[in-house]
Amino acid sequence: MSGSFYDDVYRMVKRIPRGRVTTYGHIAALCGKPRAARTVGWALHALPDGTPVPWHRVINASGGISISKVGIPAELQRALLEAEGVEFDLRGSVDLKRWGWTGPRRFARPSGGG
DNA sequence: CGTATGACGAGCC
DNA sequence: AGGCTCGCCATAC
Repeated sequence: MSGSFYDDVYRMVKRIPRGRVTTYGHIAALCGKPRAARTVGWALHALPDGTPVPWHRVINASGGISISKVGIPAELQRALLEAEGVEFDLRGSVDLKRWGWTGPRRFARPSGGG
């Protein structure tokens, strides 16, 4: 099932539905390593350009984008999310309470819908 | 095998 | 309520 932790991450990230986002720590936790949040980002960092992994649906626990430090323009990730219907805050952050994906087996979502 | 790196996370003041 | 520091884990060399 899991060749490497990276594969686990990719598998989980690919499970993120459209129009939703999640955090590195969450992906790590779903993989069994709630403390490997950094490694999750490190795994996504190893993704190529034409990757089938929706890496843009992964953000930090603060609802912000931290890719601007890797060379990737945060605008890109933001644009990709906005293209899916995700809304951003005036600070450029996403409300995990509204767009936060809890997991593949969680259908219960805080009302709100909007 | 050990050192260094890094798209994070939570705690402290 | 916000900024800074340490810890954590896996990968690469």
